[in-house]
Amino acid sequence: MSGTERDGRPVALTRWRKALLTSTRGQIIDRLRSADRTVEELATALGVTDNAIRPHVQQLERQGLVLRTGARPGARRPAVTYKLAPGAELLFSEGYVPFLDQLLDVLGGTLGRDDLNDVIRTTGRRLAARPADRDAPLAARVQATVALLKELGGVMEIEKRGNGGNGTYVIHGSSCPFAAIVRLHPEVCLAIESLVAEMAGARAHARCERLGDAPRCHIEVSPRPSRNRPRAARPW
DNA sequence: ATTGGGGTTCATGTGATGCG
DNA sequence: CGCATCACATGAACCCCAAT
Repeated sequence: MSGTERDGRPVALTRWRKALLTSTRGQIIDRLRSADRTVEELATALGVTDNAIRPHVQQLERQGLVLRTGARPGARRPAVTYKLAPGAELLFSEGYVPFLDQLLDVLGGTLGRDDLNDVIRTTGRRLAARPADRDAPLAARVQATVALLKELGGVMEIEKRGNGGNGTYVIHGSSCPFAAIVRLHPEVCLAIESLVAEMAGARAHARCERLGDAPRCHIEVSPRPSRNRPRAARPW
């Protein structure tokens, strides 16, 4: 392993997380992980005034990282309590990538490469939670697919090739939603490919560039000629 | 040296709540 | 109901630090 990454996770991301958590805002988030707290309690815990806490809590609330949970009875007016929003816990998770890395290793050793690839394809199809309307134009289905990929964290653009209704599309991903694990397990690209095929109701062929830190993918999407499920052979 | 941004404190005002 | 107290919001000013 190079000095630029650890467990498939770029060191820059770990540094970014460390910077976040050592800032006042990060410390507020950290305190809210263990229990609901009022502004006053947070101020005491961090050794600052309540007014220093409030702008941060408000910003975190606007960003959806923190939620109001209720009011704690005080001597007079009850104090609002805050808690960490459910999704915010993901900011602290260091475990998903190493876990998935080991899981794929174990599955590969147990099932063999072909069966593992089948599992990955099935997983990709299941991620296509709501397949596009098959009567809709391919362009609309590709748009819906890209919207889902963006929801998963990808940065995607669509390029149209060819003219008329039989044209093909290429989805260019400058940031893969599964980048951290793709660098360790290239076969995960099959999940993206299957997701796109299922979601768009079309034929999909993914080509992944794994040069440098950020994998880029190019997924060619073309009209499906028959009801046969696309299943391209892969060298891995 | 200057500049800009982030973070904090202080002062002040508003609204909610409990008590007499 | 009026007052006192407390939580909260807002704006101005200051400090620190990194970038230029």
